Amino acid sequence: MPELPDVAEFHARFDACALKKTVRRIRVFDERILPGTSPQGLGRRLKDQTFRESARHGKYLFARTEHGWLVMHFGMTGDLVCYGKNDEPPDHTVVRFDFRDGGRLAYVSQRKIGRIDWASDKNAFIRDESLGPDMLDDDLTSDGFLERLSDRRGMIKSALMDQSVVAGIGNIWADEILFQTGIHPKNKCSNIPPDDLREVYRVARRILRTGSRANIEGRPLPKSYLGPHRERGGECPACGGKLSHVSVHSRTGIFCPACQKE
DNA sequence: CGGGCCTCCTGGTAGC
DNA sequence: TGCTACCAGGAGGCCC
Repeated sequence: MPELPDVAEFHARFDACALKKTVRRIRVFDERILPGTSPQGLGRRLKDQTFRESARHGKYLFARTEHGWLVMHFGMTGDLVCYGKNDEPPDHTVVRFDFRDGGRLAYVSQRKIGRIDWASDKNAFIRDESLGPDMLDDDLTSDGFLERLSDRRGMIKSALMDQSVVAGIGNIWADEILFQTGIHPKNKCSNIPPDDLREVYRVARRILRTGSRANIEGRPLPKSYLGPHRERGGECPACGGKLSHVSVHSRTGIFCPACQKE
């Protein structure tokens, strides 16, 4: 599930139920989610610590205590769920954070592809992981976006999904961005006119904001979006034609062959 | 560098 | 009903 708009939703949920709260203890139900640390190590770092600040960068969520940063990545099936100490824990809870006030936060991952880690410095972590700027970063300008795509020789969809180019876009939202800009996913970056790439920048930022807001407020996406029409046999919300599949970056993409010419 | 494929996992579902 | 193959909103590693 988790691309930028989903992680933005988790971010809001984290703030509502974990920010400014003090950890009483954590429970880890599957260590494979902690490749860089251990349940004991993470527990020691978090016990009796208060989450002072949170941040999202691309598909990563960060939370700071006095000692450093908790790092969460959600893979394909991750989720963050708030609940109370008397509530049933959600299925597939991998890590549980218990707070002093009785509240609980569950990091949920059905397929356990995803990770929780620890970093002494958020920006160093972003640098070490070679993450590009967040697609919604205030400092990312249209010129900056063009600059990052300028030396790309491959397909536009691959570039958008490459977290070292810009962070936050995955398969679903790359399809959405290309649909709304009328660009075929297999088009080469180098064949797309700069003005069209500026349009990609504008559209991407607009729809990622819209998607984030819709998720946070629990509203569906606009019906004019490709997203709600992804299911098999779906029809293009713009022209009513049949949507097609295309494999790029080893992922199944959806596009409208009439609206997005190669 | 870029593309394609495999891998880590688990579970839902289409198809027989 | 039961079984299997395949797929899935991520991403690193490997080969060509």
